[in-house]
Amino acid sequence: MALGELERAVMAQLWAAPGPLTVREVHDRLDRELAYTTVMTVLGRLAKKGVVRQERDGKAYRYVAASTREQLAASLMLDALGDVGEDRTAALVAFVDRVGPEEAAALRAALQAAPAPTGLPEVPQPRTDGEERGPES
Amino acid sequence: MALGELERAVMAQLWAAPGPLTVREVHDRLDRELAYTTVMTVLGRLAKKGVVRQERDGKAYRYVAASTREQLAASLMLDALGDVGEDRTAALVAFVDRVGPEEAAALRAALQAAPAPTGLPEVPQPRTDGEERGPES
DNA sequence: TCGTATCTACGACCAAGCGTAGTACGACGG
DNA sequence: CCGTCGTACTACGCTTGGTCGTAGATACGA
Repeated sequence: MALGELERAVMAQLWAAPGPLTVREVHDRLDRELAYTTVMTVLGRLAKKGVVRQERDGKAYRYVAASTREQLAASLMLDALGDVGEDRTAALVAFVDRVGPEEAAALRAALQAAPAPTGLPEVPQPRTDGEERGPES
Repeated sequence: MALGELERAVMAQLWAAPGPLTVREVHDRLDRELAYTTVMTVLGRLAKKGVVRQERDGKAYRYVAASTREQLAASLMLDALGDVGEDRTAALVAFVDRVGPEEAAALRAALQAAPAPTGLPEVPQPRTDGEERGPES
């Protein structure tokens, strides 16, 4: 269920905005010469796919992304992982082999927090550090 | 560059086979009632995409997967990772949050082998795996 | 009330990709 | 010479994504 080019551009605007946007707002923010209805159609399709939600606001709709950019990316990756083949672990090994050191570090950090390795009880790790979702280099 | 349903089925046969297959062999192994030419077309398209290679064998061609199943899955995952958004590390965190414990274990194991964490000198780690660094498309 | 601006709903068109297959044509073995 | 096998080329229907146009509802100012 990958997104098209325009769809991604629209999502980028929704993600960049602090709150729900109307069709007009999205249309204005996109730096393309598009018909108003084009943006509306795209937003409608995204809504049908479930990646955006539409909330009524008087006459108009306001559109908001249903999940964060990162969650969507993760879902897409899961899709890719499941699509080709049954040996997920082997695919993950190949994947790790390809990501850069920075990504590897991110994976390491993420793995430290969540799932308990074999047999160990789940220790509710209090996040003592200030790991902010900061901009990386 | 995701594969379609039939394309995936064909790839499954190529991956399952010990060596290159002819169109006829692929056609026979597929448990579908397909025209010979259908399989040929699909193989041709896969070749054009670069996911299979065709090697001449007298009059006929033999087809072989250009990369392993796992490598393809990894590539697709990388695509998904890059497609949506620039903050790759955050996306990876979200990804790790979603995979099961088994996958997490695989990731952990894979991370142990590969890239040296920040600042550490490069230790020529003995390659315990048999992974070939095959260049894909 | 009339005209205008805004929205949404719905349909349409085109290009590309995939599944499916038919036809044309060259090479080979009787 | 003829049928068989294999490739090349073409085609058609379907789905998806990009792009709009038009129609209907509604609100607002003259």
